[in-house]
Amino acid sequence: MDIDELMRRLFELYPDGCTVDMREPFFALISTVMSHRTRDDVTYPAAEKLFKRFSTPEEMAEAEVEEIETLIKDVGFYRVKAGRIKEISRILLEEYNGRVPDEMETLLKLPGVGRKTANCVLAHAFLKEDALAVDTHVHRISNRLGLVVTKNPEDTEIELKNVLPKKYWINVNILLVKFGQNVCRPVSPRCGVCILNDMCPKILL
DNA sequence: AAAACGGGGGC
DNA sequence: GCCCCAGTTTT
Repeated sequence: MDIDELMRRLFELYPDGCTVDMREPFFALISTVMSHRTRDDVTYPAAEKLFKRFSTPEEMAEAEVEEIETLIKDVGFYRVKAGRIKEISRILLEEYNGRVPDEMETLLKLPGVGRKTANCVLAHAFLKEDALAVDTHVHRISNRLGLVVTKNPEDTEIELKNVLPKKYWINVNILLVKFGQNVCRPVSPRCGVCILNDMCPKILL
């Protein structure tokens, strides 16, 4: 498997990154919490609308939770997420001087933040080179391509780090989310329009 | 280990 | 109208 060629094709297919500014830690954290079990084309507009109204932990912590709910009502689990967003903002203010922590162990203490979300923040906002965010898309596609043979995203994170050059870790998540949504879908993958057929051991056509 | 959270979008 | 979705928490 030529990993460099694989990634080159994905970069060529999806040259644009995320419309939310993931280099801003607070935006990266909140938008990633919003993205749980929700498509990115639904998540991004809602996140942009939310950040236009409340753009800092201070503003978000003082906001009425009902207004946060209204702003993000298009995403799934929006009531739970609105509560988490407000609580996360309060904790950032009270515990971390209004800053987003840049350590896995600390991020995991925040409500609604698991390993995948923490890795997204570490990779995209803090440019941590040892962070690789593995969601269901990365897990599924890495297995279909034969890059790894794993049962769960946790094992995929470990195994994929042994196979994928470090320089790709920061981007592979966003690329495979788009690819997984448009082509290598969970059910009925569109192998007929896939540009990776010659590399894939699981062509369904 | 499995259920629960949930509105939007594709078909 | 039915099925699935950038996970995490709770049972």
